[in-house]
Amino acid sequence: MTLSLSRGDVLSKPPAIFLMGPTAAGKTDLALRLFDTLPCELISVDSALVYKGMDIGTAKPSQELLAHAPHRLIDIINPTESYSAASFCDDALLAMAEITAAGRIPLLVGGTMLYYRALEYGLSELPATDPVVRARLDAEFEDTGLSALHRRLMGVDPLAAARINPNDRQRIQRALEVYELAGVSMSQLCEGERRQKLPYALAKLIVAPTERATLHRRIELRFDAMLRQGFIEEVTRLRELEGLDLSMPSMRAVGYRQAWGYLDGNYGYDDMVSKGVAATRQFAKRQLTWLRSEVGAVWLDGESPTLFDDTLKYLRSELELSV
RNA sequence: GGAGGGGUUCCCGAGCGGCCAAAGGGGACAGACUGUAAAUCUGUUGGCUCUGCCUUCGAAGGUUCGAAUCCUUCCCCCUCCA
Repeated sequence: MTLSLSRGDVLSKPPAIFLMGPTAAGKTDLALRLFDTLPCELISVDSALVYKGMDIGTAKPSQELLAHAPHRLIDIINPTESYSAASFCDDALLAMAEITAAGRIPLLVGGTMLYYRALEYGLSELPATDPVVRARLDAEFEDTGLSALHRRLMGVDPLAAARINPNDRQRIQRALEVYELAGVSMSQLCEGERRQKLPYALAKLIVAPTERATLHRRIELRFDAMLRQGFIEEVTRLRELEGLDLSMPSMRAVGYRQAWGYLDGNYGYDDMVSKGVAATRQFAKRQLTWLRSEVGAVWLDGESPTLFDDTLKYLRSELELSV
């Protein structure tokens, strides 16, 4: 049995749909068709679609499509700003509550699996990131090196130090940051229950091609299409933004990073294309690693001609919709 | 036609008589993941009856106890001279 809901859940909690899948699998198309058929409203679950002005390289739905089928949590910040799983949880919960209050079903669609995970199971009460502390830790890294940072973490949070790989600078710095801001170790803060249990009856859908080769082909075709649509021009424009550089989360997005390196003259056009496509494939593979551990999700073949009908049939029975 | 340089495991590329199934990088595959997550990190990557055996370094011969490494011939590729 793969049913993700019991009758009791449906009766006691409002419904919500998660539409997950790796990049280029066809999530957006399916979401738009569901939007036209079911009484639902869309919420984007995507760490790159939040940025204004990053349209082509993120495969953001067009303005026309967004006008027809509005997505929440798209174009909400500038590429010079940053977002987080925690901000997403806050924003998504609020949006879901509004949608539910209006008598409609939240349909969450996107490929950022950490965001889904955080939303469904909650996050521990940890201090938010602090740019000042982060800058100081960066300086400390430049100064003393990574192994020194890891040794220091061993002193303040031995559990985290044992769990985090000594080469994983990002996580080592985050653990130190948490300790410095909270005065208590991250491991200690993570001990208890997580913050929330999502108060929704979930129907979880995963759209992915059965064959990996199919996904690879789609990724390549889509990257070429982005280039034809003016992706390089888009990145050229972004490079003119005051304060935007390669170290910001927005410019570490797949494709953007490679295009930036090309525009810097670090490698040629063909290299940029193959690097961009490879980075996208690797990203998709990491998404699939998350997806394989999803519990209670139904896998759908994105290439199947009956995808839409199958999905609708499943949702109707799961959510007991009469539409 | 002449003078050089080169063909190495999926790709690039090191090796230049034994310590070589062959460094390193890329790619691929698998995994981890608590406020950067389109991020960050880890492992595997010729085959098998797997503490060993078999096949692999352009091809075929040869030298040697032993060859990716030395010799001969042949086949391709590149640069320069003609």
